[in-house]
Amino acid sequence: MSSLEKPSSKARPSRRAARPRPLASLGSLVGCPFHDLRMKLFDAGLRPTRQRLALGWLLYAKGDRHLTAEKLQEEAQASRVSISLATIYNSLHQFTEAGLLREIAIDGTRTYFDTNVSHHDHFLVEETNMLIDIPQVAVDLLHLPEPPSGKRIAEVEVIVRLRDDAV
Amino acid sequence: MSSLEKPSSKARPSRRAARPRPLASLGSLVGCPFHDLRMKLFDAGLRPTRQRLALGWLLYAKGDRHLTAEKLQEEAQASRVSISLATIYNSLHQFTEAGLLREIAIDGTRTYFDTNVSHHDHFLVEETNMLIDIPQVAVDLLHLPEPPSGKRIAEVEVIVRLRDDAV
DNA sequence: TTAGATGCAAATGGTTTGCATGCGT
DNA sequence: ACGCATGCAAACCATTTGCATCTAA
Repeated sequence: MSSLEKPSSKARPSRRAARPRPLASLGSLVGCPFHDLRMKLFDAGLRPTRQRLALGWLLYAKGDRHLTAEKLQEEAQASRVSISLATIYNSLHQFTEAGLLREIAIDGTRTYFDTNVSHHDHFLVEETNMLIDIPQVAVDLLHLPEPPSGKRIAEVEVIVRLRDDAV
Repeated sequence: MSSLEKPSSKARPSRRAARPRPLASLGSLVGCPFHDLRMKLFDAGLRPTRQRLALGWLLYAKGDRHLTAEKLQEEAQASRVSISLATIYNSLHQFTEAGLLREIAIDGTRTYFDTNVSHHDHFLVEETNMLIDIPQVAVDLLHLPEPPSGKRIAEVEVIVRLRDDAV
């Protein structure tokens, strides 16, 4: 019975994203990480600017990660690269649109960006707000009811909240 | 590998909640809705103020609902009861602490409060941000991996995102 | 050269808080 | 009366945006 008018906050006009060309060769090629990164950006139609390269480097050089914009900025600063928060957000969203990142909204306030874009779910450690990938949940086993007519299931999100074991 | 320092925003000090007495007779008694509501509040250790009664009435008189604080305020105004947003939030959180509501964080910005506190999951209609209860998902069928040692699973959240069927 | 990218500061929008006043017991 | 409740306005905080300034191509 409840409803929300606003198509609202989800329709991000993606600010100044270049015509995101229909990403081509995002596949196999695993060679020089520098080259890979430039390639990713190129495929996404994003210019390889200093900032984007730095961010990409921070994001992908350390395996799968879950980062907030703020954390990313801290890391950038630690690497002696100063990037404005606005640009961080821009890049993060552009990367997301290009399929290089996955956005995860967890507890209402923070937005995480996951470098692992394959389908997987998460443990959320409530005490620390840390996210942990759940490798192969059998979400497929979920027997979901039919969606309302006219709608199709776009995605199934599973978040398993963890708390300290009351030993 | 990622981590977040802040124990952060989740530890709400519940502002001015009265000693939430360990709710007693929240059970069976289904009689006069007015009486029930006062009872709920009493069991929660909350004084039956005009505002809380009005909110409770709006919340529980129409079956299961998913509301945002803002929506609730609109409804209150439509019912000629003016309640400040601050009080709405206070009450919503107090109700939640008392187990009368369930808080649902969906897309990063909005917080919904669900009057159905039994375990169930949701469809989220992306176009309208409307939430729909999923009656009996067999979440139990999920074969989840062991949580990291020292942690226990506190809750499993399943949100099924729906999009317009591309007919 | 020029479309796109960046940075800063200001604006947003949901939510929370300080504090003086109101009200249920 | 006493102490929790309430309302208002200001504070917060993550995120977004306007605009002038750069920069990759």
